[in-house]
Amino acid sequence: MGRGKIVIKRIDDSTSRQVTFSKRRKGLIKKAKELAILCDAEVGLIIFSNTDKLYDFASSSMKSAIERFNKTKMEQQQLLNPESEVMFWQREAATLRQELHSLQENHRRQLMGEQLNGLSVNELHNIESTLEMSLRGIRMKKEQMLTDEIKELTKKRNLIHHENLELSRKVQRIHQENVELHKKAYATSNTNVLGLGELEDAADESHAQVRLQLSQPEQSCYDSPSKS
Amino acid sequence: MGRGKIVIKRIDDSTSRQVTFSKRRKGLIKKAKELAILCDAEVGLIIFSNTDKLYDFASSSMKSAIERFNKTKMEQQQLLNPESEVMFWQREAATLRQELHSLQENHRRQLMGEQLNGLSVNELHNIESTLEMSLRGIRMKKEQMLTDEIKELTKKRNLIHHENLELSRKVQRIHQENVELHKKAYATSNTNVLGLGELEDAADESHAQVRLQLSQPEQSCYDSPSKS
DNA sequence: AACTATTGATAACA
DNA sequence: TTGTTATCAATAGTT
Repeated sequence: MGRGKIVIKRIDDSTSRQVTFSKRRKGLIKKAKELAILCDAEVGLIIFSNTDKLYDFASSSMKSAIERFNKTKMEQQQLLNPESEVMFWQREAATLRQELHSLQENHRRQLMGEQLNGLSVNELHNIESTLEMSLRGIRMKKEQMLTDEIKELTKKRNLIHHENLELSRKVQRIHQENVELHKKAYATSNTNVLGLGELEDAADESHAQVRLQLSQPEQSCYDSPSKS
Repeated sequence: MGRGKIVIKRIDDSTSRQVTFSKRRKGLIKKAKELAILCDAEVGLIIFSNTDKLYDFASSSMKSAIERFNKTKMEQQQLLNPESEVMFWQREAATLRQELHSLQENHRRQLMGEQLNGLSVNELHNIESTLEMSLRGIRMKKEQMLTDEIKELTKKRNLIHHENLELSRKVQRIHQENVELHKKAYATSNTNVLGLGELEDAADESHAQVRLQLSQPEQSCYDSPSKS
């Protein structure tokens, strides 16, 4: 369709080739468009010039055309060779697994850099253990202090109790002595009327002592009782 | 280029459309081939008929054409809008992250079904919290008991101390009285030298009484002391 | 780029 | 579908 016939072969002259490329490319795209419109077809056309320039046409979108192409080609392959399907999916799975692995690794590193949340469970566990240990140490110290205090108090209590007993004994002795002396005193001279009052006082004292006995200190739960 | 001119518009007659599709498709592919050969171009042509039948041509291979197309298009986008590159990668990252998340979720669930190790960090945390809470409860109870005991001991100690003071005062008074009586007694008759021995006997008696006091029933550790 | 002689493509028909 | 052919569109070579 020109002044003369041509053989379909690479045009050697660069200029001619460029011109022909322009003209035929335009025509090709025009015809592609026409086909798409006239025949309600989906058409995708990709053209790279020998100077790497891209020209393309797509009736809907190239993405759609390419995806539809891939899908159709895959189905064709499956129909043609059913057992290659397994191998295909095996390859696909391997690829995805590897991809996933690198993504996980990447993600983990990102989080590590970004925040504490990114620490692995193991790392968190280690931190937790450390904290737990120091906490345990503090609690032990605290409890030790409490039991020490109790021991100390118990010791003091026993000491005071002992002192108390000694005092009681003394009171008894002195009281006894007192009674003896009373006897002696009244055996010789019976003019003392105040003795009654003093005896009542003594009764009061013993009463007070009984009260004291009731309020005798108890032994600590953690102390062994002192044997007398 | 036919017996008559036509307008470029979808052909309504199905048969005509099919015929036209066949002829024009053949022509388009022929011209695509010619362009590729004549002009040393890489051409990829994808055609889907309205009956979903695929016809394609590629001067080298469709894979190559598509990859080259994608690469070129991406580079063009980057050159046209450098900041869209960021957005592109942001979108890519978001997509991958979501994908990763769902994969991790899946993995987690798998492990859940398999073993205890598979419990999520959250679930482990919940269990841990529960255990921690009961442990804390126990520890609080224990500490409360210890501090209560200390309080009780302190109170009793103070009480005993107070009683001790009272006893000391009484001892003083009785002793004083004793001295007075002594004076009185020796003022009338001065023959009693055995006073000392009697006093020792009295001490023995008081000792017996002390034993009794020691065997007084004790109060429970957690009972409040009887107030006098 | 524009022109145009010529070839190639194809619409209508068989 | 395929083939024929009259006609139109594309384009090679020229300017």
